[in-house]
Amino acid sequence: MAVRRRAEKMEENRARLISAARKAFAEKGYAGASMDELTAAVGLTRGALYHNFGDKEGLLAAVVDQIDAEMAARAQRIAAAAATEWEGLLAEGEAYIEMALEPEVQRIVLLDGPAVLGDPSQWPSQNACLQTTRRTLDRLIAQGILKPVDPEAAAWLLNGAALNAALWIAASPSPPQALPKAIEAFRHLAEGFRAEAAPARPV
Amino acid sequence: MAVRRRAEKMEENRARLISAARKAFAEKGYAGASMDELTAAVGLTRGALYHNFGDKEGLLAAVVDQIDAEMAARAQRIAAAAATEWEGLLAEGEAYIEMALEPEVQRIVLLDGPAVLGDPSQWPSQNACLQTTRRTLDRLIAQGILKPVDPEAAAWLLNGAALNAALWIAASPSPPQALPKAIEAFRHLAEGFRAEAAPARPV
DNA sequence: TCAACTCACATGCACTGCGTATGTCAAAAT
DNA sequence: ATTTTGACATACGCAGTGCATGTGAGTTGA
Repeated sequence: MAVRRRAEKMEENRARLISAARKAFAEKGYAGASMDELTAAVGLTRGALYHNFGDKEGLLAAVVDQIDAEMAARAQRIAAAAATEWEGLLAEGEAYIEMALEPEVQRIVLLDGPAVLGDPSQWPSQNACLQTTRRTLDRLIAQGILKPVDPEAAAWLLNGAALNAALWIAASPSPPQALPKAIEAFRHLAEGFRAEAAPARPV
Repeated sequence: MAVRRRAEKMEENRARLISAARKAFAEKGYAGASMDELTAAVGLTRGALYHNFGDKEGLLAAVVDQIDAEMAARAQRIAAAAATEWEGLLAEGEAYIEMALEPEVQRIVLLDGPAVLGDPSQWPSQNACLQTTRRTLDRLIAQGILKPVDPEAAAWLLNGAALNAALWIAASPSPPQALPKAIEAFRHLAEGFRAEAAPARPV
């Protein structure tokens, strides 16, 4: 047990670098984060970084991948806990809005990620969040609960709306008051996807 | 007329720098654009740039401001030409989707802009696009055509959905096929904001 | 009309930061 | 035990930003 395999140590170093990067990128932004500082913070040098991730961009990709996976897992749990699949979709969207309020998510995944790595759908991670939403939509459309829209397009629109809602909330003078407004508006929007005879009683 | 005032020349140089920046930022991205190259392309040096715009970020802000104003003006014209205010709102959203397909808009306003300048609502320009959408929503809500949602939140959600739709289209394997799907999904979504007894006939 | 001044812009420099080429040393392989 | 591998450190080159300083055309006042 005192024996440390090379592979073990390397994996731990990767994890430490990613962890440090999450903090640095969140606090100073991608461009403002220095690789020297970042690596030194965990007792390494840039050598380790370029060996493990290729370049600065590769490190960001790994960080985004990790956060994205965490978000998708959380959203999926929340959606699964809902009473109906339809409520699950709404809950999922609300969960994204709330998660996107965390500075780490907002700065890294919403702002710097797309700017540096380009379009999320082409990220190596394939964007777990979008996949999750898409599968939910697939099921709801198959059951006739939603109108037969293109599920991929719908997933993008919904996620885009949710994430932009978070940006609006974060920038608003009073986020705690803005959050419920955004969620209410989101529920109305989503209602637009529902198949014809939805009960029109207020949300 | 052959007399060139200093102020005239300076304004022209500002315009030339902004124009060159639009091209450079669109082609190479904000980070990849060199201020030396950019200024040399219009026969100036970095001195002119820092004198006029303060820093690289200031130049980007000026560029974003200009493009944003152009987009808002165009969207407003399109919305005004629609038969009804409701159709105007839809046309406005579709116009944003189409405009966001242009590389210049996508790269500069949607990707680099938010990442570098931070949240759009705090840009000096105050984001003319959002203001335009917001005013349209204000009118529609006042007329009872839309549900009484928070107009600011709704504007953000709609614009966010439209702009993300554009990112999806641009990344899709066949943009010409994706565009109508995105527009159809957008119309359905917007329907969710409509006051209760909307005619449920297909869009 | 001419001198003094202003200011838009150019020039040179200092600093920071990325990426790469090369070195090193412990762990695995034979 | 020797060789080899590979994870990481070190040193360097290069590019880019921003500032401090220079300069000359255009403007102003007498």
